[in-house]
Amino acid sequence: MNKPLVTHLAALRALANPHRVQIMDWLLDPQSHFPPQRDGDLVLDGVCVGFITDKTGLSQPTVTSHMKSLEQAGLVSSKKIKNWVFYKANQAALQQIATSFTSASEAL
Amino acid sequence: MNKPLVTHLAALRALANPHRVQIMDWLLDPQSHFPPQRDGDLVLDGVCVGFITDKTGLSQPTVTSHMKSLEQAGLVSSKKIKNWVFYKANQAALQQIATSFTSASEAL
DNA sequence: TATCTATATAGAAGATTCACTATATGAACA
DNA sequence: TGTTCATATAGTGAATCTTCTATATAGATA
Repeated sequence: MNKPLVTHLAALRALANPHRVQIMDWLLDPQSHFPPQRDGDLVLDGVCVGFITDKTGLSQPTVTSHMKSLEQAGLVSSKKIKNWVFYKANQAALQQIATSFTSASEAL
Repeated sequence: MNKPLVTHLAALRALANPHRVQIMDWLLDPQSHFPPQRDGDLVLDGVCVGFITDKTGLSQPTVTSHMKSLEQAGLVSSKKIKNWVFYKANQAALQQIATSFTSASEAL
């Protein structure tokens, strides 16, 4: 149904920040970017806030805030296990964005 | 090659604004959104700043500023004819973004 | 030449974003 | 029960963004 780019404004805004878009890239291939986790699988469950905090060098509250932005935009989902919150990329959302950019690039 | 999303940060930032992303959608199908032009073809040359200004309801300097953002991000190109500046969507740039989102959506 | 037209530039006010520190919450465990 | 660990919330200051008005520039035209 060829959705216009403006449909994805919330996601575009979430990705318009160097830390957040970098985090998305990391979450898309977590095994290459994070150490193994004990209480949750990197791929199946996602990556915990602490690991992302370490890798960005930002403070923990700042990372929590960025992750909420990404989640509200539908780009990631979260799962709470014990004390941890694991974040995982939402590939369906990325696919919808991809579709819109593809049809945009094919416009006559 | 499979470029990460962070590669497109400049474009994502340019599109992270409701007016700019709306303008992009309009420029992708100019004939559906703008009246015919006398001194430049809507499709071949692009759309002049004045038409975009009218359609957004923003002031002319604000639109000029938005168009410069889009151009610096590589999302549009401009052509000056007489007194007008015509802006046209850069579909090659959109295609590269589409490719990155597609491979992101296919990450394992 | 003088004027008109389309766009660009300058400058400033208000809103939003981004990051921090300090602190709270809530679950697990000694 | 009390402590520890991981994350959330509150609050704040600095930077950036968005928009405006006023004005400048440059090309076309009378």
